[in-house]
Amino acid sequence: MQRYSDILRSYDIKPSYTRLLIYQYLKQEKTHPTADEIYQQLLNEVPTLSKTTVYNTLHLFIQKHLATMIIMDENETRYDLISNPHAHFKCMSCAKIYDIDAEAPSLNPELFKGYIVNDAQLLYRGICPKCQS
Amino acid sequence: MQRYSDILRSYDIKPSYTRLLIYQYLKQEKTHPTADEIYQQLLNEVPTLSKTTVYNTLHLFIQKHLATMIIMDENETRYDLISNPHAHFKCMSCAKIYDIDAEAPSLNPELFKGYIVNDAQLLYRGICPKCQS
DNA sequence: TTACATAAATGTAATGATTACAATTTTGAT
DNA sequence: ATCAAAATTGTAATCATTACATTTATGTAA
Ligand SMILES: [Mn+2]
Ligand SMILES: [Mn+2]
Ligand SMILES: [Zn+2]
Ligand SMILES: [Zn+2]
Repeated sequence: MQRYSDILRSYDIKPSYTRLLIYQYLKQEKTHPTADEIYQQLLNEVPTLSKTTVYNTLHLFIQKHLATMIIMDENETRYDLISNPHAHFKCMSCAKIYDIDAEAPSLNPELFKGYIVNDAQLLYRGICPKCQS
Repeated sequence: MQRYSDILRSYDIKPSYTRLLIYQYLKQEKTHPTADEIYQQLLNEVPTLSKTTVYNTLHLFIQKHLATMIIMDENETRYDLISNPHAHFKCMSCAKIYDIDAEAPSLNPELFKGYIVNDAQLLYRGICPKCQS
């Protein structure tokens, strides 16, 4: 937990209790949760938690480049800590999102001539192994 | 227009007037419009048009694999006709979405062992050439 | 400790894109 | 002209997210 505080501080985020909990949740459960899933889970530990706080914290994490949004479906924004570049696979059957060890193709300077690229996302959809049988 | 009818029919879509208009709009303006943008534009030609019809039609196009959704931001679903695979670049300044002639990396059978992949999307964000000066 | 300014968290109401659904209109065959 | 099916429409509901005002916690100076 002390280590988590230091990580938050290194991103210029004051490590309040709620922020530590949300960071810890994203770090340990690698499930790309929605804001509501985070809220429902942490409600067990912090019964006074407000959903607005969850949103505020996630937006702060994003602004400080600690987290990122994964938007694969309407009205289902998911959140992921920023780490080494990886792709996402969403199973259309169980709705789970898997990490895939693939990277967006290195930017061909010809194609991106004149563009400034800040972010790249690589998304796949289909059926996961567990949902086949 | 006759040609457009035939295209719709080849996708098992009865070419009603509204459907032709929406198809034509997607085909000619290559702007990746939102449902509301389509609605507002076509309202000039069909004053009785209903937004529900726009949604119905877009969902039909998607179901028949004639169109696809591009979801790059919350509450801003955009639509694109399916054509040769290409990537999308969204300018964070002018919000325009550009087509980029890049393709999602061919699926490494090792990484996708056991997965069935139906769809791949490659998304970039940044600043477009016009918005730099 | 107390006072006070600032930051963090909360609760409630508003927003707005999308959907549900029932009603109406159009289409096309008989 | 009749009638069933398909297409379109209008309105209300849904629900994730945001706005905003209020309350609570934190930290520092007197
Ligand atoms: Mn991930
Ligand atoms: Mn496109
Ligand atoms: Zn699955
Ligand atoms: Zn631009």
